[in-house]
Parts: sequence; structure tokens; C-alpha cells
Amino acid sequence: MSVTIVWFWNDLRVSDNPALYHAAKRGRVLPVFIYAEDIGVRKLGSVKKWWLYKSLVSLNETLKKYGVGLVIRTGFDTVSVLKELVREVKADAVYWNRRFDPTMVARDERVKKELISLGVKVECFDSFLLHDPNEILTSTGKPYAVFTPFWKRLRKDVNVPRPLPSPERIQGVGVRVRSEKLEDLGFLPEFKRCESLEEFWKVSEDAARERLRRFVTSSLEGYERDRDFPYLDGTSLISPYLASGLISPRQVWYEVIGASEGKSSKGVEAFLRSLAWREFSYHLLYHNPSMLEKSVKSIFERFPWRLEKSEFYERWTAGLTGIPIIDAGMRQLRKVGWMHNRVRMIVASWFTKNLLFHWKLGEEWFWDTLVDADIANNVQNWQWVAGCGIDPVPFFRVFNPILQSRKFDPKGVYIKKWLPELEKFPSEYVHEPWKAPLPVLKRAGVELGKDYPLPMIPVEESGRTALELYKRLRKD
DNA sequence: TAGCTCGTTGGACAA
DNA sequence: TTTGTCCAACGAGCT
Repeated sequence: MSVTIVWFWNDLRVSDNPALYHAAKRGRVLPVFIYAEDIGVRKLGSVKKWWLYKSLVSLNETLKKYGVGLVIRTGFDTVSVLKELVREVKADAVYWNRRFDPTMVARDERVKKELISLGVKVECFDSFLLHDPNEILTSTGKPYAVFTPFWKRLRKDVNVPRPLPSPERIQGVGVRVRSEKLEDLGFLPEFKRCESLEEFWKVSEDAARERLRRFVTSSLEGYERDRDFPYLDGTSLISPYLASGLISPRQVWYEVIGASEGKSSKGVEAFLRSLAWREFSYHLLYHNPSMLEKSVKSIFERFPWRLEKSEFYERWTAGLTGIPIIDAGMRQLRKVGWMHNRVRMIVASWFTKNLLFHWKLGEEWFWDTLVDADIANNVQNWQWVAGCGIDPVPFFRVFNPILQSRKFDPKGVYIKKWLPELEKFPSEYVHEPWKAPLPVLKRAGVELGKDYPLPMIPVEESGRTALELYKRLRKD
């Protein structure tokens, strides 16, 4: 009987998992997770490790219900580990779901070649994206570089495959296979903030489906209207599940479309459009691998970004900038490993256009602290906000965090949730506490500079500095 | 081919 | 309070 190794990575689920599904149909199955040195462009971020740990525990439990366990292996390079496993269980095939970040694409090609040369059958399946970056191209045969035409094309032409069911049964390999302990991978010890993550997130395939269902029934209809307001529960919170593959994008796609009958199509279309941004990020990265390191608009390679992690950097990461909306966002990130998208833009704009730090420093911090850290989304969005990416926000568009705060959190509900020290502030002053008269401060029980910091730099003036630098750069 | 339109997420200012 | 215009310029993508 044939034996197939299923190599898991960012597809940690049993439903709509084509590699697992087809392997189970084929014969005996060995599900494997490999944590090798060649895992991709970056080492895993610390919060992502926590998420991964939880996901793997959950996947293992699900597989156990089928009577098979998840084998965990570490090593220097993946291909050696796989070759070893092939020998151990006399596997004649290795299946996995395609990955799209450029270093993984290169590695997977290498792995494929080596395995085939040993006479092992290799099959790769699609489920990580809705589209194949090679197949959606403009009429001139080039990759898309602007989102809207890309989205129109995707919506019109891409036939999203229906999600596959979970395998009915999975037959194990029948021999004992050594597995390393999940605890020994070092995913938890270096990480000290698990407590609030544990409270906030349920990490499993079922939790992903449940979360999505709740969003679809309660928030989808108003999504277009509510998504921009961080004090509302208006977004799906599905991103970390997508990033690790506890749910697939086509499961999301069909759940949303299926539940949309009777609901405003505006909410549905707006949400599908958001989902398409994930596609677009991978489209861009797949065709422009250098964007991981370099600003796409090359003029920005000469921009005088700050590169050293100074006190300003520390205050930004700690949520002690003195601008409440920014600090609320950065503290939410610290506590639960997630930040509302609107606030991500505000803190990133402040970081790159007021503090003038290189977008890469911010991108790295997000990478390390987000449960939904995803290489393509992270890099694309940071370059977009910084104004140096493909189809970005124009550089001269500097967000004014105070105006953003007043517009999207008028009563300061979101601010107060994450900054309890400002709880007693009247909403008139909660966006800029430094303007509060002394009696207001007294009543709120806040001494500025002690209980809550003064703004680290002047808001409007710092925005103008960035513009000046940019203008000068263009003249040279 | 050449020309036309448009660009996820803004802000200042005027009316 | 709300709405419209301009800001600077360019290149993608369509017709």
C-alpha cells in the first residue's frame, strides 16, 4: 500500500486541505511538521511562535481523532529531514500545499527536485491563495501593479474552487515514528506575554470557523460602514487564522458569499475586496521578491530614514508616544498581538512620516508582535503606508493622528480601553491631553509627564519636516 | 497606438 | 456641519 508524507506548514487544518485530502484517498499517511533552519525569509516572530504552538497542539488533537498523530521534526535543512522520513516509513510520495513567499518557493523547488530524483512522487496543491500569481496577468502579460484592476479581474475571472471536506478517514503508516516534542521547539519560553493572548484568542480550526460564522452573522452586513471604527467590533479578526492556515481563503470566500443572501451586498463586496488585498500582496511579492528588503520606488532608497533604534523607537513600541490613539494601538498590539487596521495605518504613518524611521524597522516590530504576521501583507502594507511601495499612498499624504482619532474614535472609547490611565478624561480632551486645562487634568487624576507622557514631538510640525525632506529628495 | 482616466484608507481650505 | 476642490505628478491599465 502506498505511503504519502503530508508536509504541513501554513495550512494547519484538516478541512479544505488538498494535500491531506488526496493523500488520505491514496493510502497510508504520515502528517509532518518540519521546523528547519531554512524556513523562509525570516525567523518566526515571537508572538507568531506562540500562535504556531497552539495551532500545532490543536492540529495534533484533530489528527488524533483520526487515529494518527502529527510528527514533528527539526533539522538544518528541510530536504534532509524529508529524505530521512521517506526512508523511515518507506514513503513513495510527498504532498504539500504550495507556498508563495519567494524563499520558500525556491526551497520547495529544490526539495521537489531532490525527492523526484529519488523516485518519490511529489504533488503540490493550491489552497493558500484564491488565485495563482502566474495566471492573473494584465492584457500585456505583465503582473498587476494597481489594486483596483487586479480586484476587478479577480472578481470577474477567477473561479474559486469549492472547499474540500475533511478526509473521511486517515490511515496511519502503521509503524512508530519518532516525533520531537512540541515543547522542545522553543516556541514558548522566550515569550512572556502569553497571558493576555490566552484570554483573547482561541486557536484551533474550529475556533476559526466559529469566529468567521460569528462575523458573518453579526458584522458582515455593516462591514463597509463599521470596519474603520476601532471601538466597534466591525472586523472579522480572521487574519491570524488565515496566516497559519487554520482556515483557507476559499472557505472564507464561500462562507461570506453563501451567507450573503438577504444581506447588503455592499458589506459582502467590501469584505471580499479586503480578502483580495491578501491576494494582491502575494501577487506583488511573488513577482517582486526584492520588495522584502528594498523600497519599490527606488527614490526612497536615498531617503534619510532613521535607522537606529533610539529612545523614540522604544517609546513607539511601548505605546508611550504621548499621542493617545497611537499609544492605544501599540498597547493593543502588545497585549493581544493584534491591532485594528485603521490604527495600524495611523501608527505606521506616524512611525515613517513623523518620526522618519525606516519602514523596515516598523515592519520588523509588527512581524515580531502580530499573531497574524504574514510576510507579504506586512511588507506590502508598510511600503504602502510609507509611500514607497507599488501603488502606494502618495508620500505627501501624512496622517494627522489627532484628526484620525477624532474622526474614528470620537468618544475615545477605543483609547480608554487600552489606556486605562485616561479613563476619566472627557472626550473633548482625550485625543490631545496636553491641551486639557489644569482643572480637567486634576479631575481626570492625570499628571502629564508622570501618569501619561507629553507628546514626544510636535504633531503638525513633524509632518511638515517629512514633506520638506521629500521635496528636497525629488529636486536632487 | 495614443490618449484618457484613475488611483483603499488624507487634509487644508473655502463656501 | 457638510461638501467640494486642490494638492504633484506619474504610470498602470483600459479603450
